[in-house]
Formats: sequence, structure tokens, C-alpha cells
Amino acid sequence: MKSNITMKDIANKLGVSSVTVSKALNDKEGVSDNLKLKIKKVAGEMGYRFNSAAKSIKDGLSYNIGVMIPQRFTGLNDSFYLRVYQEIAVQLDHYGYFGILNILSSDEEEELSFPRVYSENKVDGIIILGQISKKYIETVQNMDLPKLFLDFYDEHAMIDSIVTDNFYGAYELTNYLIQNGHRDIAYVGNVHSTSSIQDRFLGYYKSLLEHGLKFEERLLLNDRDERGYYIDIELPDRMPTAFVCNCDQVAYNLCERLRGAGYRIPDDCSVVGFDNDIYATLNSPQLTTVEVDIEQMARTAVKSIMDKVSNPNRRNGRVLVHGKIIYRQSVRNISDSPVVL
Amino acid sequence: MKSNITMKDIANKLGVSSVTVSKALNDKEGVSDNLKLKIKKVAGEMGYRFNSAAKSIKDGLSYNIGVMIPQRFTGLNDSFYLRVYQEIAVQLDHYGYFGILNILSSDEEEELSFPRVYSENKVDGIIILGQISKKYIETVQNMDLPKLFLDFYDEHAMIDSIVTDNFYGAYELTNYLIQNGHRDIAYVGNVHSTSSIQDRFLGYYKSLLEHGLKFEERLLLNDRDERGYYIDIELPDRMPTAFVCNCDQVAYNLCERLRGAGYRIPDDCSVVGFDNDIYATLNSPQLTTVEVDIEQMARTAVKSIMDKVSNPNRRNGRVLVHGKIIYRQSVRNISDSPVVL
DNA sequence: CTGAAAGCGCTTACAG
DNA sequence: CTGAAAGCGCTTACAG
Repeated sequence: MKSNITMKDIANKLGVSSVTVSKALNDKEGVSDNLKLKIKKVAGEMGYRFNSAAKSIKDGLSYNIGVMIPQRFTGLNDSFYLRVYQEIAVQLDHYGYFGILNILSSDEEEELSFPRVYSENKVDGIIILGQISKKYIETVQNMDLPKLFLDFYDEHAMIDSIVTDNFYGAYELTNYLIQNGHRDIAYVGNVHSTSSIQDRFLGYYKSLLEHGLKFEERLLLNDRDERGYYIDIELPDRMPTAFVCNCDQVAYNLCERLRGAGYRIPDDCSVVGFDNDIYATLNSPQLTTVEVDIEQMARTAVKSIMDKVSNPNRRNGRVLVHGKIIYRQSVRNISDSPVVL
Repeated sequence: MKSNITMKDIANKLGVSSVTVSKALNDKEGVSDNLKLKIKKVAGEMGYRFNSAAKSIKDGLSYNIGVMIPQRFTGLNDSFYLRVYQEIAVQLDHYGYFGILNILSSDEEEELSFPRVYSENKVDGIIILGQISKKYIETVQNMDLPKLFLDFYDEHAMIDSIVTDNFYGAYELTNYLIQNGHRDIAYVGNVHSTSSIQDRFLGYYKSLLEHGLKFEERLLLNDRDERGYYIDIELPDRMPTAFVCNCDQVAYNLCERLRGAGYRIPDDCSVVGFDNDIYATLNSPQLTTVEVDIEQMARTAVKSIMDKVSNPNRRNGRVLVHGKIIYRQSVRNISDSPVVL
């Protein structure tokens, strides 16, 4: 496999030393402009390619960042996490870094084994995307490497995280429903499943509290089992006028269920989602929802991890990235008098 | 950044040489089982992590494979290519390799510049996913590195490729429509846009030929402009009884259009798609389509590129991966007498 | 402005 | 079974 041009080859051709070639190619001081130019020219002609492994071994830096995604999040139709990863790769490029995808298999997650990107020193930091098990969080904590949780967090782990502002997103959505005259509002989601679902629930709850509305158990509808698989949503006996769903796909599923039971949307029930993914626009009517700002999340995550690479003691805590409400047709104003804005 | 344990550290602790440590940790001959065990134990205790950069520099191998995806394919709602990439990453893991994602920006594609993964020697091979421009194909050909096209090909470029068997997929789908009594069948897709669309068209065409049906220009409906953006599909004056669409999303768009024009599916028109992506199941009725076997494609691609890494002269030509027809409710049998299977 | 020497962490070939 | 020596391609002091 050894047919590559090295700095030494360029040096020989020009009758200089490889030190001089290194300086020239890296635009360092100590080489006359004339020689610098000549070296670059010859390097180009000879098809020289930089050997980053040699630099890595010197610097102790791989110039790669690992992006870990648990396998169960990647089989979904809507590949939110893969799109985030893609945006991370684009952002890393600005820093001269690359992204290595590390799909965490269920086996690895259970066996609590370190990922190969870590045990083989392939990355200078790792971004973990999507909820991982409590036990595996401990494993992650034991990794001697900058790390960052993206799109979820764990309050016990002292690991920095970047999350969408789920709390305020759901809070504002619920406020909006209340502005539209709704008083009997359900929340759809398993609050024990992920921190996102829980935070969105709490945002919804805060809105109820602030408006003096009472939360009752019947208003909390489950959407998935403990392993995260969707279940049929059970409609309550006394129907609410509006539903805050923890994500668009669940909102979509709920709408199907409601239509099946003879309800029209938004005439009989209003429904809001979260994420602004494909399910929001495919639903009919299209869903009012909150858009996650993927680019901003990726940008923030990459900046934060690069920070930590240069300064391992840097702590950024939990950073919230604001989502944006997208108003569409799935909410009906049911107040007696029109709402004054 | 230099706080890592090296083989030398382990060697010192045990009073042996680093050569012996290397042999022990790599399970090579020439170390007593006893010592081997002791070395491994101490390595574990000290939290030793292998430095792959050092190995890379020796072997001239990065143990990474680049996966290049043109930017314009990643913004889509349905991230087919990202799912393929993910499956590639999983397959690479079996070989001890990692995948580095390389989003090819439109600028790079126009400037014909080498990707950084290449100029920095970050990868031992590169898999290119999704059609790239003719010009950029030349650039790719000039890269001195094993390379592979995935999900498209170029007949002028002597570059191996792995593609879904688009031709036979569309051929079989069209046969199926004919079996169901259809004689007036349109094809929807811009045949100059991608090789996939073209090959699917040719499979459709072959089926017509074999059944003595005449192809007419009016049966070819355009779905996108030369830059690949979807356009409104113009329905022909004299309506066919069935439509072969180049992909599910286009089939979905067509169905919307047909419904808008007052046609019912499959009562008035039958429609088939290709890909079995989310649009196939979201459409109502769900679409009869061809499922691309992503896992098999990724497996074949990874095997092929690994082949080339160990043997750069290896040529595998164009490998076709069979899709599978998924029969659903978007086709109506319009033959006078029931079809006997 | 230019280069000889040393070293990053590992492995290979060879000697004992 | 064990290890001293050399080398992979580059960069960082340091000397001239």
C-alpha cells in the first residue's frame, strides 16, 4: 500500500530538507517566499497528499469526532438523528475535523462496553445523540474524553448537553391552545420514556398551572410502551377539546385514531405536535407544531465539543436551543368571542 | 493532550519491552501465555487504549472509508442516503473499519476540488452515494484510491458500482400491470435526470415491447426540471389506465394530482411506485412498489470496497442488487376475465 | 533562511 | 520466549 508521495520525496526532488518542505506546506516562517512557492508547485505536480496519521501521532489528536447514535433510533422512517449527524459533519468541516458515525448496538449498550472509536483512540471527542440507558451513561462518564449529549440530558450525569427547548416549546404551544379557548387539554406521551417527552409534558403542565387549569390523570394519554414501541392510543371517555402530542408522528397517529372514531380535526378536536417533521405536513390538516432548529443544534454542539477538545476542563452545562412554533390548520378557535391579539 | 497510557508504560511497569507488550496485546506468537495474560491484565487496569494513528502510519492504512453524499441529496425529507450510510457504518464495523461522512457541497462539486478526506489521506477508499456531475466523476477518477459508486453508475467511467436492479424492478412491475389487464400505461419521470430513472424507464419499456404494446411520447410524463426540482405533473389529454412512477414520492405527488382532477385510485387509475419509502405507506391507498434492499446494498458495497483496499486492481464491474415487489392496493385488475395465477 | 536530530507510538525483521 | 534496532511521515525544538 506504500506508493504515496511524502515530504521527503519532494525534498529530494528539490535538493532541500524535509523540514523545509514541512514549513513551506504549512505556511510557517523560516522559508523564503520563493522557495515556498516552488515547493508548493512541485508538491502539486507530484500529487502530494498530506498524511494526517503522521500529524495525529505527533499531536495526539485524531482530528475526528465520534457521533454515537443508538441503533434503535436509526431504523425509524424519519431519520432525524441522521440529519443531525449530517449537519454535524458539515459543521466539523469548518474546524478541519471529520465525523465518525458510531451506531451503538443494543448488545453494546447492554454489555456496557466502550465503543471502538474510544478504545482505538479514533476520536478526540464524542457527541452522543438520542437517549441511552442510565447504565450506559455511566460507561460514557468513564470515558476519558470530551463528551456531549445532544437532544437529551441526564441530570445526574455531569455531562454537558445541548437540547431543544422542549419545555418552553410545549409551554408556548399550550398557551396558544388556551388563547384559542381550549380549557380541556390532554397531553399524549409516555413521560417515563425520554427526557424530551417529560420536559414537553412539564411545559404543558406549567401552562395549565399558569392559567389556573387543573391537571387530571385522565388527560395524560400513553403513546408507547417501556421499550419505546408505539401502542394504540386509548381515547378517554370524556373527550378533551385539544391534544398536545409529544411529537408529530404521535400526533399523526392520534389523528388517524380520532378520524377512525368519527372526530374531525380541527372541528371536533384540535391537535398540536412537536418537531415539524414529515408527519406534520403529511397530516391533513397540516399540524401546528414546533420546529427543531437542527442546524443551530449542530452548530452549537460542534462548537462546544471543539471547545472541550482544546480545553478539557471547559464546562458549558445544559444549553437550550430555541424551537419555533409553526402555525398551521390543526387548531380551531373555540372561544365564544374572537381572540384579541 | 498527552496523558495517554502507551505500550511503553505497560512495559516499564512489568519490566518487559514494548515489543513484548505489542505481541501480547495483538495475540501474536513469541510470548508465553503466562506473560501474555499478565500484560493484558495490566493493560486493562491501566486503562490502556490502542493508538490507531501509530498503526496507521506503519501500515499506510487509515482504517476509515469515506462516504461521499452530495449535499442536495441530504436535505430531503426522506433520508434514503443517510440510511444507507448508517448501514454502511454498521457493515464497516465488521471489518474493523469506520465510516467518515463527506457531504459534497455544490461549490466543491463545481470547483472540481478533491475532498478533504482524500487530500488529507483520511480514508483507504471512498464510496460515492447518489449521482454526481459528469465533471466531478472525472475528478473522482483522478483520485488514486479505491472507489465505488453506490446507487448510480456512469457507463463511461470505469468505476465499479452497486445499484438496485432498477431495470428488472420496473420491468416486473410493468408486467404485473399488464397481467392485471392494463394496456395503456404511462411512465412518470425525467429520463435525463438520473441513471436510476432512466433504467427504470427502460425496464418499463422492455415490458411494453415484450407484450407488443406500442410506446408513445404522450405516455412519458415529466416530473422534475433539469436541476432535479419537482414540477407539477401534466396529465395527458387521453388518460392511461395505469402509471409507473420512477419513485414513491413522485407516485404520491401524482396521486394527489389525480385526486385533485377527480380520479379515484385504483378505481379509475392504477399507480405503482418504486423504493418502498415512507410515501408508499402514507399514500392512500398504499402503493404497490419495489423495495430497495438497503442492507444488502450496504453489505455488497462494503465487501467490494474492502476487496479493493486489499487488492487495488480488483474490478467487480456493475453489481445489481435485487429489489422485491411489495404488492398493495394501488393497482386494480381491469381485465374482462379474472387473471388466473 | 535552512537543516540535522529527536521523537510521537507502534510494528516488523532480526538476533539472541 | 524475549528484546534492541530501525522505520512509518511528520513536526518541534535547536543550531548554524
